[in-house]
Amino acid sequence: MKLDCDNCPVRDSAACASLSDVERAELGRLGTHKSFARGETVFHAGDDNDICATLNSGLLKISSSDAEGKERILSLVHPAGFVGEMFAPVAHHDVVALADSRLCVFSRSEYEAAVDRFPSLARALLRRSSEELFEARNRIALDTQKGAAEKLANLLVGLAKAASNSPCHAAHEFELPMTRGEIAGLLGLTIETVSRQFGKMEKEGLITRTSTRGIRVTDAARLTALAG
Amino acid sequence: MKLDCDNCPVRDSAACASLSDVERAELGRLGTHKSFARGETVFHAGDDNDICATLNSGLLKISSSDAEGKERILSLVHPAGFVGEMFAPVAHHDVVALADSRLCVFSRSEYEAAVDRFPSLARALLRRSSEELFEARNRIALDTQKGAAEKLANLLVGLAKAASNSPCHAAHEFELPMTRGEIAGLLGLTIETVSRQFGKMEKEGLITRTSTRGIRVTDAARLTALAG
DNA sequence: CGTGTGCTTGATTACTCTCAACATCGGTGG
DNA sequence: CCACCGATGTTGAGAGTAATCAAGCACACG
Repeated sequence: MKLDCDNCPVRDSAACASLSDVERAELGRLGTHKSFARGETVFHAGDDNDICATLNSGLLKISSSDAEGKERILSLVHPAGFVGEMFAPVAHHDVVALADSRLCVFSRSEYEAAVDRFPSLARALLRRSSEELFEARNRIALDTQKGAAEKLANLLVGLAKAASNSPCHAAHEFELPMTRGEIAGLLGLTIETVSRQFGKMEKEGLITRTSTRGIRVTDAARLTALAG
Repeated sequence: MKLDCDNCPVRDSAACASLSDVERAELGRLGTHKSFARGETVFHAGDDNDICATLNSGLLKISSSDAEGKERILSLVHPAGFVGEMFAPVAHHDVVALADSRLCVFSRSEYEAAVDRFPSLARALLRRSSEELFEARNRIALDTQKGAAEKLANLLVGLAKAASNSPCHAAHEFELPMTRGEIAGLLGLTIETVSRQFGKMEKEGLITRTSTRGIRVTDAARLTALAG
């Protein structure tokens, strides 16, 4: 399906926001919209790495699986995020839709050519990449300096922020966009530990579970403090 | 001290290798060489983020410290590596020399201008950033899917590779460029656990300790297998 | 020498994983 | 409509790994 940049929900926040109208129109001619239902795979680790995409709406996960098949989620991709490895011949990780999602998809070679043609796009991608690197390193720091409770608190704070429309305010109440297993894979814990931590948080009055996936934050201050 | 790109040891592998001779000469005029002794800080988290640098020789660590002062090493920077955050007003992490090191240092604003002027430099940095991101994510995967022995084995294999001059062959014998405490901070373990894992590895015949810091790999195959 | 830093080793504790049983929800088909 | 089923989530008991606490060792340096 043809791109419609004028009505794009991430028009001002995605990498292509750095382009002029003329440039964006040219880039727009190279891409197509594509939808993925929750659970569908955008691409697999090991696939020929021939697409790049910007997330329009929805939520993606980037994950890897070890030999025993245990999954570790390396990153969540929110709208305006970019997926695809520009410099690798094959994809290193799996990319799967966590929620019904809509993407602008480009062939990697064409996108690469566009990066060379539009320096501001290269700059925007560099910025994005730096931020992702910062995120990844924060996660590393979190992984071992903190225990299960801190990790989960940190995730909830992040999801609460993502759930609200305004970037500065966190949502008071929201739905978890993933299963316990996915949360466990994201935090490097087991399903059971995640479940127990939810129980403990509720008992301690930090949150209320409005349903298995529904979270109401009842003590944002303490939750944030716990998250570090 | 004035740059001497012609005799630069990382002339062909650093980000500036993407530049033409003319361009490199122009960039070279903006930077200076600077040396740091082991333990010296290149910049601190929270500093005004006004320098960028390419590592010429030596070894750096990028680390963060949590509230209780425990350090986590987020990344090692080998020669040809780039340090400095182009898009953050203040530095997020500490950068410290692990070995006596020599850097090409640029003011951030001048380097940023150079990135805009030389598209191939932007591309090279984007590539570097993507690779660092990949490294960081690999570390995330390692962090929880594997135990202490696997993590240490993985580090040793990496250091053995870095210690040899040729990029494909690993050194048979080498010196650890860091203390047990730094290894612990890098792997997210404690000093004691690291020490015990060294002992176990030696007892099992994977390595021999030629000194407290000296490592001889006696069973590279099993060590690599353990590293995953 | 004595001191300090880095390293090792041992005993104990704490946290998370593993294994296992059970509960809940949604959908399907009799 | 209800019974069944699979997937998901909760809860409990026990095992295992690494952290913590606590000495002691080794080497370098004044």
